[in-house]
Amino acid sequence: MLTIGYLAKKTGTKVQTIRYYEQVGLMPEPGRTDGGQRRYGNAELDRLSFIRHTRQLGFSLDAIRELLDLSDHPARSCEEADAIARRQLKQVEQRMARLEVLRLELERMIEECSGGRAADCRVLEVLRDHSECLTDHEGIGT
Amino acid sequence: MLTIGYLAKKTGTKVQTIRYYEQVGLMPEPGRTDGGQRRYGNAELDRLSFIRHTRQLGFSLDAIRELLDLSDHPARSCEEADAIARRQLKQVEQRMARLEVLRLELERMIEECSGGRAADCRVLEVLRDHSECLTDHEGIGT
DNA sequence: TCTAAAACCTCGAGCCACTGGAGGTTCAAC
DNA sequence: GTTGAACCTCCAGTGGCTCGAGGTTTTAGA
Repeated sequence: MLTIGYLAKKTGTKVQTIRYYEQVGLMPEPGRTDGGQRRYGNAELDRLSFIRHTRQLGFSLDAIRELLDLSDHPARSCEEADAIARRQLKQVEQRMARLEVLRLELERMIEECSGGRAADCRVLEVLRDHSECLTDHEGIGT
Repeated sequence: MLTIGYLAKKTGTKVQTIRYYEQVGLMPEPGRTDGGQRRYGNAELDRLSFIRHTRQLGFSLDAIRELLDLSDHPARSCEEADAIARRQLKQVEQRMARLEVLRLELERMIEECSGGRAADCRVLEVLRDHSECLTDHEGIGT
């Protein structure tokens, strides 16, 4: 019988977050002691591990709910889970691409700023000027 | 004299978001028409561009406030802005590293899932099992 | 000059995924 | 029996928007 604090430490989750997951239906309502404290089994530890991993992978709680449903009802097709993973992979790749652009811009900013006054520093200009912007966002003509 | 809608389109921001920025003090209170509608100049367009770029770089609104302060008071040292940029670069690099781990895990998941039933699909197991986890989070022993 | 529709206004609530705190109870070790 | 850590509920707050209701202003065209 595992306490909520044990689950929290084991999975790197805050206690409040576990209760929050219970509240939004990601974690089941566990058994309680006579005094009313939650007690978990290994199945719940696994489930929480799964949720944390999946969160770390950048899945939304809704996506996780989908995956847990698949897991809870294994008769259904795996293709659905696969599709979710593919959707997420695409998003991860997009995020990485954007971050790479930003990383380059930050590096350039730091390089160009040699530590004078802000007035002479291009850090601010780089971010203000459209002409020097690496990302494109045209909008209205001109 | 630019309308809020023009600024929004030009910078890829929602109109409400611009008003929100005004509310939290990132954008100045602009002039108004007799009818009460906001009218901006090019300085405000630049400022909003700056905010949007900086947000895209992953800066928090608080960090942006710091940078705008530096920009508004150019007598102060650029080193502060440089320090902020360096802090952010570190964060961007950390985020990229984490995403890379996740990307690999997602790719492995998809590869290993050949489209059977969820019961046979390792997508869920990969995320549930600690033993197969690429990221480490030990916590309590055993 | 009138009208229609697009764009604007304020105010307030809602979103996600937690996080923190107040104020009180239970548990485990000594 | 007593301490102190861990637990409980409930509620409010976070960041950064986003949406909607219900109304007003602006602008283009007939």
